[in-house]
Amino acid sequence: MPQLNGGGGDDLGANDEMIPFKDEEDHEKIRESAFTESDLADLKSSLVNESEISQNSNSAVIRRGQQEDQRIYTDKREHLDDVPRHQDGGMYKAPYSGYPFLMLPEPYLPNGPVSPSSNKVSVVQQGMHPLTPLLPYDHFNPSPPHIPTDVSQKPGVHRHQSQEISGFYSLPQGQITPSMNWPNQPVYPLPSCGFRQSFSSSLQSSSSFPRFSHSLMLQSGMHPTGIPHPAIVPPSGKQEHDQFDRSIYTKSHAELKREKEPKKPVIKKPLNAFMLYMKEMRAKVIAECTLKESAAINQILGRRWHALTREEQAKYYELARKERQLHMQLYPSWSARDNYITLLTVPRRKKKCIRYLQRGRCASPHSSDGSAIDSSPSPVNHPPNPASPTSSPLPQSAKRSAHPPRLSLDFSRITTESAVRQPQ
DNA sequence: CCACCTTTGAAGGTT
DNA sequence: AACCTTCAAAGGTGG
Repeated sequence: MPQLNGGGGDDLGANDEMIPFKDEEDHEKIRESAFTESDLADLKSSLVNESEISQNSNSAVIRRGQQEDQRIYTDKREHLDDVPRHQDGGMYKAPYSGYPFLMLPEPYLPNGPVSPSSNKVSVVQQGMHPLTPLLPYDHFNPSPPHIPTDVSQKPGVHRHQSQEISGFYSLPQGQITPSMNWPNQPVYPLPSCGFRQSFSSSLQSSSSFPRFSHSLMLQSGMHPTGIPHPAIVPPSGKQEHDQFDRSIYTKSHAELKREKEPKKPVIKKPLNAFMLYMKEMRAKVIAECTLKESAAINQILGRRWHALTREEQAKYYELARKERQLHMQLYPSWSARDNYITLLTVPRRKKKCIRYLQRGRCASPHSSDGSAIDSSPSPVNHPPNPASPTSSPLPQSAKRSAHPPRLSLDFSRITTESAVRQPQ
Protein backbone atom coordinates (compact mmCIF):
# COMPACT_ATOMS: atom_id res chain seq x y z
CA MET A 1 0.00 0.00 0.00
CA PRO A 2 2.14 2.82 1.05
CA GLN A 3 5.28 1.21 -0.14
CA LEU A 4 4.36 0.48 -3.58
CA ASN A 5 3.38 3.50 -5.33
CA GLY A 6 0.00 4.90 -4.88
CA GLY A 7 -1.08 3.18 -7.96
CA GLY A 8 -2.43 0.36 -5.98
CA GLY A 9 -1.66 -3.25 -5.62
CA ASP A 10 -2.34 -4.37 -9.08
CA ASP A 11 0.23 -2.05 -10.25
CA LEU A 12 2.64 -4.37 -8.59
CA GLY A 13 4.78 -1.58 -7.47
CA ALA A 14 5.75 -0.64 -10.87
CA ASN A 15 8.15 1.97 -9.84
CA ASP A 16 9.00 0.72 -6.47
CA GLU A 17 12.57 0.30 -7.39
CA MET A 18 13.11 3.49 -9.18
CA ILE A 19 13.34 5.89 -6.33
CA PRO A 20 16.82 6.36 -5.05
CA PHE A 21 17.48 6.20 -1.39
CA LYS A 22 17.81 9.51 0.28
CA ASP A 23 19.08 9.00 3.72
CA GLU A 24 21.51 6.30 3.15
CA GLU A 25 24.21 7.93 5.16
CA ASP A 26 22.05 8.20 8.17
CA HIS A 27 20.98 4.71 7.66
CA GLU A 28 24.53 3.52 7.63
CA LYS A 29 25.19 5.22 10.91
CA ILE A 30 22.10 3.76 12.31
CA ARG A 31 23.04 0.39 11.14
CA GLU A 32 26.24 0.44 13.03
CA SER A 33 24.40 0.88 16.21
CA ALA A 34 21.53 -1.29 15.30
CA PHE A 35 22.61 -4.06 17.54
CA THR A 36 24.00 -2.23 20.47
CA GLU A 37 23.23 -3.57 23.85
CA SER A 38 20.84 -0.79 24.54
CA ASP A 39 18.97 -1.56 21.46
CA LEU A 40 18.88 -5.15 22.26
CA ALA A 41 17.61 -4.38 25.66
CA ASP A 42 14.50 -3.31 23.94
CA LEU A 43 13.73 -6.88 23.46
CA LYS A 44 13.52 -7.25 27.17
CA SER A 45 15.18 -10.49 26.99
CA SER A 46 18.65 -11.45 27.82
CA LEU A 47 18.16 -14.25 25.48
CA VAL A 48 17.48 -12.11 22.58
CA ASN A 49 20.14 -9.70 23.62
CA GLU A 50 22.78 -12.26 23.71
CA SER A 51 21.75 -13.83 20.53
CA GLU A 52 21.73 -10.52 18.84
CA ILE A 53 25.05 -9.57 20.25
CA SER A 54 26.50 -12.81 19.20
CA GLN A 55 25.29 -12.01 15.80
CA ASN A 56 27.04 -8.74 15.75
CA SER A 57 30.28 -10.07 14.54
CA ASN A 58 28.55 -12.37 12.20
CA SER A 59 26.23 -9.76 10.94
CA ALA A 60 28.97 -7.76 9.41
CA VAL A 61 30.17 -10.77 7.58
CA ILE A 62 26.69 -11.71 6.68
CA ARG A 63 25.92 -8.31 5.40
CA ARG A 64 29.05 -8.24 3.38
CA GLY A 65 28.06 -11.52 1.96
CA GLN A 66 24.66 -10.25 1.19
CA GLN A 67 26.09 -7.27 -0.55
CA GLU A 68 28.14 -9.62 -2.59
CA ASP A 69 25.03 -11.52 -3.32
CA GLN A 70 23.36 -8.35 -4.28
CA ARG A 71 25.95 -7.62 -6.85
CA ILE A 72 25.77 -11.10 -8.15
CA TYR A 73 22.07 -10.86 -8.20
CA THR A 74 22.15 -7.73 -10.25
CA ASP A 75 24.58 -9.25 -12.65
CA LYS A 76 22.66 -12.40 -12.91
CA ARG A 77 19.45 -10.62 -13.44
CA GLU A 78 20.94 -9.16 -16.52
CA HIS A 79 22.05 -12.56 -17.46
CA LEU A 80 18.67 -13.97 -16.84
CA ASP A 81 17.16 -11.40 -19.02
CA ASP A 82 19.23 -12.68 -21.84
CA VAL A 83 18.11 -16.21 -21.40
CA PRO A 84 15.23 -17.23 -23.56
CA ARG A 85 12.32 -17.90 -21.32
CA HIS A 86 11.22 -20.95 -23.17
CA GLN A 87 14.41 -22.79 -22.72
CA ASP A 88 14.88 -25.42 -20.20
CA GLY A 89 15.78 -23.55 -17.11
CA GLY A 90 17.66 -26.34 -15.58
CA MET A 91 20.46 -24.23 -14.30
CA TYR A 92 18.42 -22.24 -11.91
CA LYS A 93 17.56 -22.81 -8.38
CA ALA A 94 15.31 -21.13 -5.97
CA PRO A 95 16.83 -19.40 -3.02
CA TYR A 96 13.51 -18.23 -1.81
CA SER A 97 11.41 -21.11 -2.81
CA GLY A 98 9.31 -18.69 -4.64
CA TYR A 99 7.86 -18.79 -8.03
CA PRO A 100 9.51 -20.20 -11.05
CA PHE A 101 10.52 -16.93 -12.50
CA LEU A 102 12.21 -16.03 -9.31
CA MET A 103 14.50 -18.91 -9.39
CA LEU A 104 17.91 -17.54 -9.59
CA PRO A 105 21.17 -18.82 -10.81
CA GLU A 106 23.07 -20.87 -8.42
CA PRO A 107 25.73 -18.29 -7.80
CA TYR A 108 23.07 -16.18 -6.28
CA LEU A 109 22.30 -18.74 -3.75
CA PRO A 110 23.50 -17.63 -0.41
CA ASN A 111 26.60 -19.56 0.19
CA GLY A 112 26.09 -21.02 3.29
CA PRO A 113 23.94 -20.80 6.14
CA VAL A 114 20.86 -19.85 4.46
CA SER A 115 18.84 -22.20 2.54
CA PRO A 116 19.45 -25.44 4.18
CA SER A 117 16.87 -24.33 6.52
CA SER A 118 14.10 -25.21 4.40
CA ASN A 119 13.89 -28.65 3.11
CA LYS A 120 12.96 -27.17 -0.11
CA VAL A 121 15.03 -28.61 -2.83
CA SER A 122 15.04 -27.25 -6.23
CA VAL A 123 15.03 -29.99 -8.69
CA VAL A 124 16.19 -29.77 -12.19
CA GLN A 125 14.74 -32.05 -14.72
CA GLN A 126 14.87 -32.07 -18.39
CA GLY A 127 12.03 -32.40 -20.70
CA MET A 128 9.55 -30.79 -18.42
CA HIS A 129 7.69 -27.62 -18.64
CA PRO A 130 10.04 -24.71 -18.70
CA LEU A 131 8.98 -23.72 -15.24
CA THR A 132 8.74 -27.08 -13.72
CA PRO A 133 12.42 -27.65 -13.18
CA LEU A 134 12.58 -24.56 -11.10
CA LEU A 135 10.06 -25.54 -8.61
CA PRO A 136 10.86 -26.69 -5.16
CA TYR A 137 9.59 -30.15 -4.81
CA ASP A 138 8.09 -29.93 -1.47
CA HIS A 139 5.50 -27.63 -2.78
CA PHE A 140 3.72 -29.82 -5.10
CA ASN A 141 2.60 -33.13 -6.11
CA PRO A 142 4.93 -34.33 -8.80
CA SER A 143 2.23 -36.12 -10.58
CA PRO A 144 1.85 -35.53 -14.26
CA PRO A 145 0.46 -32.20 -15.20
CA HIS A 146 -3.18 -32.07 -15.35
CA ILE A 147 -5.15 -29.52 -17.18
CA PRO A 148 -8.46 -29.16 -15.52
CA THR A 149 -11.39 -28.62 -17.64
CA ASP A 150 -13.70 -27.19 -15.13
CA VAL A 151 -12.86 -23.61 -15.45
CA SER A 152 -16.09 -21.99 -14.77
CA GLN A 153 -15.74 -18.41 -14.01
CA LYS A 154 -15.46 -17.50 -10.44
CA PRO A 155 -17.95 -14.97 -9.34
CA GLY A 156 -16.83 -11.92 -7.58
CA VAL A 157 -13.38 -11.63 -8.93
CA HIS A 158 -11.67 -8.85 -7.16
CA ARG A 159 -8.39 -8.49 -8.80
CA HIS A 160 -8.97 -6.58 -11.92
CA GLN A 161 -6.98 -7.54 -14.83
CA SER A 162 -4.57 -4.88 -15.66
CA GLN A 163 -4.18 -3.66 -19.12
CA GLU A 164 -0.85 -5.33 -19.31
CA ILE A 165 -2.12 -8.78 -18.64
CA SER A 166 -5.63 -8.35 -19.74
CA GLY A 167 -4.84 -10.67 -22.52
CA PHE A 168 -3.86 -13.47 -20.29
CA TYR A 169 -3.65 -15.71 -23.24
CA SER A 170 -2.60 -13.26 -25.80
CA LEU A 171 0.04 -11.22 -24.22
CA PRO A 172 2.19 -9.66 -26.83
CA GLN A 173 5.81 -10.01 -26.23
CA GLY A 174 7.15 -7.56 -23.79
CA GLN A 175 3.92 -5.77 -23.47
CA ILE A 176 3.94 -6.00 -19.78
CA THR A 177 7.32 -4.65 -19.30
CA PRO A 178 7.17 -1.06 -20.35
CA SER A 179 4.13 -0.37 -18.33
CA MET A 180 5.82 -1.90 -15.35
CA ASN A 181 8.46 0.68 -15.68
CA TRP A 182 11.17 -1.78 -15.04
CA PRO A 183 14.62 -0.54 -15.50
CA ASN A 184 16.03 -3.51 -17.27
CA GLN A 185 14.85 -6.08 -19.57
CA PRO A 186 11.57 -7.60 -18.69
CA VAL A 187 11.87 -10.02 -15.89
CA TYR A 188 8.80 -11.82 -17.00
CA PRO A 189 8.73 -11.39 -20.68
CA LEU A 190 6.03 -13.20 -22.44
CA PRO A 191 7.72 -14.44 -25.49
CA SER A 192 5.60 -15.09 -28.44
CA CYS A 193 7.13 -18.48 -28.80
CA GLY A 194 7.88 -19.35 -25.27
CA PHE A 195 6.19 -20.35 -22.14
CA ARG A 196 3.42 -17.92 -22.37
CA GLN A 197 2.30 -19.20 -25.63
CA SER A 198 2.20 -22.80 -24.72
CA PHE A 199 0.62 -21.73 -21.53
CA SER A 200 -2.05 -20.06 -23.52
CA SER A 201 -2.70 -22.85 -25.80
CA SER A 202 -3.10 -25.37 -23.10
CA LEU A 203 -5.49 -23.16 -21.34
CA GLN A 204 -7.37 -22.35 -24.37
CA SER A 205 -7.84 -25.96 -24.95
CA SER A 206 -9.73 -26.06 -21.76
CA SER A 207 -11.92 -23.18 -22.33
CA SER A 208 -12.27 -19.81 -23.78
CA PHE A 209 -12.80 -18.28 -20.44
CA PRO A 210 -11.03 -15.04 -19.88
CA ARG A 211 -10.34 -15.85 -16.29
CA PHE A 212 -10.56 -18.90 -14.20
CA SER A 213 -11.12 -19.80 -10.68
CA HIS A 214 -8.18 -21.25 -8.93
CA SER A 215 -10.33 -23.09 -6.53
CA LEU A 216 -11.95 -24.88 -9.34
CA MET A 217 -9.02 -25.40 -11.54
CA LEU A 218 -6.22 -26.28 -9.26
CA GLN A 219 -5.61 -29.67 -7.94
CA SER A 220 -2.90 -30.82 -5.63
CA GLY A 221 -0.76 -27.81 -6.05
CA MET A 222 -1.04 -27.79 -9.74
CA HIS A 223 -1.30 -24.67 -11.67
CA PRO A 224 -3.84 -24.77 -14.43
CA THR A 225 -0.98 -25.15 -16.79
CA GLY A 226 -0.12 -28.34 -15.08
CA ILE A 227 2.79 -26.65 -13.45
CA PRO A 228 2.99 -27.25 -9.78
CA HIS A 229 3.26 -24.03 -7.93
CA PRO A 230 4.44 -23.19 -4.45
CA ALA A 231 1.62 -20.83 -3.91
CA ILE A 232 -0.82 -23.61 -4.36
CA VAL A 233 -1.03 -25.66 -1.27
CA PRO A 234 -3.12 -28.65 -0.57
CA PRO A 235 -5.81 -27.79 1.91
CA SER A 236 -4.41 -29.80 4.71
CA GLY A 237 -3.46 -29.14 8.23
CA LYS A 238 -4.42 -25.58 8.58
CA GLN A 239 -7.34 -23.38 8.51
CA GLU A 240 -7.17 -22.43 4.90
CA HIS A 241 -9.36 -25.16 3.68
CA ASP A 242 -12.24 -24.56 5.94
CA GLN A 243 -13.30 -21.66 3.90
CA PHE A 244 -14.34 -24.12 1.28
CA ASP A 245 -16.47 -26.20 3.47
CA ARG A 246 -16.91 -25.06 7.00
CA SER A 247 -19.43 -27.74 7.63
CA ILE A 248 -16.86 -30.45 7.82
CA TYR A 249 -16.16 -29.52 11.37
CA THR A 250 -19.50 -30.74 12.38
CA LYS A 251 -18.73 -34.16 11.03
CA SER A 252 -16.86 -37.04 12.43
CA HIS A 253 -13.16 -37.36 12.12
CA ALA A 254 -13.52 -40.22 9.70
CA GLU A 255 -15.81 -38.24 7.55
CA LEU A 256 -13.58 -35.31 7.90
CA LYS A 257 -10.60 -37.29 6.75
CA ARG A 258 -12.40 -38.67 3.81
CA GLU A 259 -13.59 -35.30 2.82
CA LYS A 260 -10.27 -33.72 3.25
CA GLU A 261 -8.80 -35.68 0.42
CA PRO A 262 -10.53 -34.02 -2.46
CA LYS A 263 -10.41 -30.60 -0.95
CA LYS A 264 -9.49 -27.83 -3.19
CA PRO A 265 -6.07 -26.40 -2.75
CA VAL A 266 -5.60 -22.87 -1.70
CA ILE A 267 -3.58 -20.28 -3.47
CA LYS A 268 -1.53 -18.50 -0.92
CA LYS A 269 -0.66 -14.89 -0.93
CA PRO A 270 2.59 -14.08 -2.53
CA LEU A 271 5.26 -13.47 0.03
CA ASN A 272 6.23 -9.94 0.75
CA ALA A 273 9.75 -8.73 1.11
CA PHE A 274 9.96 -9.39 4.78
CA MET A 275 8.53 -12.84 4.45
CA LEU A 276 11.09 -13.65 1.86
CA TYR A 277 13.76 -12.33 4.12
CA MET A 278 12.46 -14.39 7.01
CA LYS A 279 12.35 -17.46 4.93
CA GLU A 280 15.91 -17.04 3.97
CA MET A 281 17.30 -15.98 7.30
CA ARG A 282 15.30 -18.05 9.69
CA ALA A 283 17.67 -20.95 9.53
CA LYS A 284 20.57 -18.68 10.17
CA VAL A 285 19.00 -17.30 13.29
CA ILE A 286 18.01 -20.71 14.47
CA ALA A 287 21.54 -21.86 13.86
CA GLU A 288 23.01 -19.04 15.86
CA CYS A 289 20.90 -19.68 18.85
CA THR A 290 18.89 -22.61 19.94
CA LEU A 291 15.71 -20.66 19.72
CA LYS A 292 13.01 -22.46 17.95
CA GLU A 293 9.97 -20.47 18.76
CA SER A 294 9.01 -18.67 15.68
CA ALA A 295 7.69 -15.77 17.64
CA ALA A 296 11.09 -15.15 19.12
CA ILE A 297 12.85 -15.78 15.87
CA ASN A 298 10.58 -13.37 14.15
CA GLN A 299 11.34 -10.69 16.64
CA ILE A 300 14.98 -11.04 15.94
CA LEU A 301 14.37 -11.11 12.27
CA GLY A 302 12.30 -8.01 12.54
CA ARG A 303 15.16 -6.19 14.15
CA ARG A 304 17.57 -7.46 11.63
CA TRP A 305 15.31 -6.44 8.86
CA HIS A 306 15.42 -2.89 10.03
CA ALA A 307 19.14 -3.07 10.32
CA LEU A 308 19.55 -4.05 6.74
CA THR A 309 20.85 -1.53 4.33
CA ARG A 310 18.54 -0.22 1.74
CA GLU A 311 20.32 -2.17 -0.86
CA GLU A 312 19.89 -5.31 1.09
CA GLN A 313 16.25 -4.65 1.62
CA ALA A 314 15.82 -3.63 -1.95
CA LYS A 315 16.85 -7.07 -2.97
CA TYR A 316 13.91 -8.51 -1.13
CA TYR A 317 11.52 -5.87 -2.28
CA GLU A 318 12.50 -6.65 -5.78
CA LEU A 319 11.99 -10.32 -5.25
CA ALA A 320 8.68 -9.69 -3.63
CA ARG A 321 7.62 -7.52 -6.46
CA LYS A 322 8.46 -10.25 -8.89
CA GLU A 323 6.60 -12.73 -6.78
CA ARG A 324 3.52 -10.59 -6.95
CA GLN A 325 4.00 -10.04 -10.61
CA LEU A 326 4.23 -13.70 -11.34
CA HIS A 327 1.47 -14.53 -8.96
CA MET A 328 -0.81 -12.16 -10.72
CA GLN A 329 0.08 -13.60 -14.05
CA LEU A 330 -0.51 -17.10 -12.87
CA TYR A 331 -3.69 -16.33 -11.03
CA PRO A 332 -5.23 -13.30 -12.59
CA SER A 333 -8.51 -13.93 -10.92
CA TRP A 334 -7.07 -14.48 -7.50
CA SER A 335 -7.64 -11.94 -4.83
CA ALA A 336 -6.12 -11.72 -1.42
CA ARG A 337 -9.64 -11.67 -0.24
CA ASP A 338 -10.07 -15.19 -1.48
CA ASN A 339 -8.19 -16.35 1.55
CA TYR A 340 -10.03 -14.21 4.01
CA ILE A 341 -11.73 -16.49 6.37
CA THR A 342 -13.17 -14.04 8.76
CA LEU A 343 -15.39 -12.59 6.18
CA LEU A 344 -16.59 -15.95 5.14
CA THR A 345 -17.06 -17.67 8.43
CA VAL A 346 -18.48 -16.27 11.55
CA PRO A 347 -16.75 -18.42 14.13
CA ARG A 348 -13.24 -17.35 13.39
CA ARG A 349 -14.28 -13.81 13.07
CA LYS A 350 -15.82 -13.94 16.45
CA LYS A 351 -12.77 -15.45 17.92
CA LYS A 352 -10.42 -12.94 16.45
CA CYS A 353 -12.55 -10.06 17.36
CA ILE A 354 -12.65 -11.27 20.90
CA ARG A 355 -8.96 -11.62 20.83
CA TYR A 356 -8.52 -8.05 19.85
CA LEU A 357 -11.12 -6.84 22.25
CA GLN A 358 -9.22 -8.47 25.00
CA ARG A 359 -6.36 -6.27 24.13
CA GLY A 360 -8.39 -3.17 24.36
CA ARG A 361 -10.32 -2.90 21.19
CA CYS A 362 -11.41 -4.76 18.22
CA ALA A 363 -8.62 -3.93 15.96
CA SER A 364 -5.78 -5.31 14.05
CA PRO A 365 -3.37 -7.57 15.74
CA HIS A 366 -0.89 -4.87 15.06
CA SER A 367 -2.78 -2.49 17.21
CA SER A 368 -3.07 -4.06 20.57
CA ASP A 369 -1.76 -2.90 23.82
CA GLY A 370 1.53 -1.45 22.92
CA SER A 371 3.06 -3.07 25.87
CA ALA A 372 6.46 -4.28 26.01
CA ILE A 373 9.35 -3.29 24.11
CA ASP A 374 10.21 -0.33 22.31
CA SER A 375 8.52 -0.74 19.14
CA SER A 376 9.83 2.30 18.02
CA PRO A 377 10.88 2.08 14.98
CA SER A 378 13.92 0.80 14.39
CA PRO A 379 16.45 3.36 14.08
CA VAL A 380 16.61 2.86 10.47
CA ASN A 381 15.02 5.87 9.07
CA HIS A 382 14.01 5.03 5.64
CA PRO A 383 10.96 3.85 3.85
CA PRO A 384 10.83 0.15 3.55
CA ASN A 385 10.12 0.44 -0.02
CA PRO A 386 12.88 2.29 -1.62
CA ALA A 387 10.79 3.23 -4.48
CA SER A 388 7.64 4.65 -3.22
CA PRO A 389 7.49 8.18 -4.43
CA THR A 390 5.08 9.05 -1.73
CA SER A 391 6.86 7.36 1.04
CA SER A 392 7.53 9.37 4.07
CA PRO A 393 11.01 9.33 5.40
CA LEU A 394 9.77 7.35 8.31
CA PRO A 395 10.07 3.65 8.32
CA GLN A 396 6.95 1.72 7.99
CA SER A 397 7.13 0.66 11.56
CA ALA A 398 7.25 4.26 12.60
CA LYS A 399 4.38 5.16 10.44
CA ARG A 400 2.50 2.40 12.09
CA SER A 401 3.15 3.74 15.48
CA ALA A 402 -0.51 3.31 16.12
CA HIS A 403 0.15 -0.36 15.93
CA PRO A 404 2.90 -1.03 18.37
CA PRO A 405 3.98 -4.57 18.48
CA ARG A 406 2.90 -6.55 21.41
CA LEU A 407 6.12 -8.36 21.95
CA SER A 408 4.66 -10.03 24.89
CA LEU A 409 6.50 -13.18 24.19
CA ASP A 410 7.67 -14.74 27.39
CA PHE A 411 11.35 -15.06 26.80
CA SER A 412 11.86 -16.08 30.37
CA ARG A 413 10.81 -19.48 29.30
CA ILE A 414 13.92 -19.74 27.30
CA THR A 415 17.13 -19.86 29.15
CA THR A 416 19.98 -17.73 28.14
CA GLU A 417 22.27 -20.67 28.23
CA SER A 418 20.24 -22.55 25.78
CA ALA A 419 19.62 -19.57 23.69
CA VAL A 420 23.05 -19.07 22.35
CA ARG A 421 24.60 -21.92 20.61
CA GLN A 422 28.28 -22.11 20.88
CA PRO A 423 30.09 -21.91 17.64
CA GLN A 424 31.03 -25.29 16.44
C1' DC B 1 -6.20 -30.56 17.37
C1' DC B 2 -5.76 -25.96 16.61
C1' DA B 3 -5.40 -21.05 17.82
C1' DC B 4 -1.94 -18.17 19.34
C1' DC B 5 2.36 -15.77 19.24
C1' DT B 6 5.51 -12.52 16.55
C1' DT B 7 7.37 -9.91 12.72
C1' DT B 8 6.64 -6.66 8.16
C1' DG B 9 4.40 -5.83 3.96
C1' DA B 10 0.60 -6.10 0.74
C1' DA B 11 -4.06 -5.92 -0.39
C1' DG B 12 -8.71 -5.05 0.14
C1' DG B 13 -12.23 -2.85 2.61
C1' DT B 14 -14.11 0.98 5.33
C1' DT B 15 -14.52 5.68 6.99
C1' DA C 1 -6.47 9.85 1.88
C1' DA C 2 -6.18 7.63 5.98
C1' DC C 3 -7.19 3.99 8.58
C1' DC C 4 -8.46 -0.86 9.60
C1' DT C 5 -8.29 -5.82 8.94
C1' DT C 6 -6.48 -9.98 7.27
C1' DC C 7 -3.06 -12.99 5.53
C1' DA C 8 1.48 -14.59 4.16
C1' DA C 9 5.80 -18.18 7.07
C1' DA C 10 7.31 -20.66 10.97
C1' DG C 11 7.22 -23.84 14.91
C1' DG C 12 6.81 -24.05 19.85
C1' DT C 13 3.21 -23.46 23.28
C1' DG C 14 -0.99 -24.04 25.72
C1' DG C 15 -5.97 -24.64 26.06
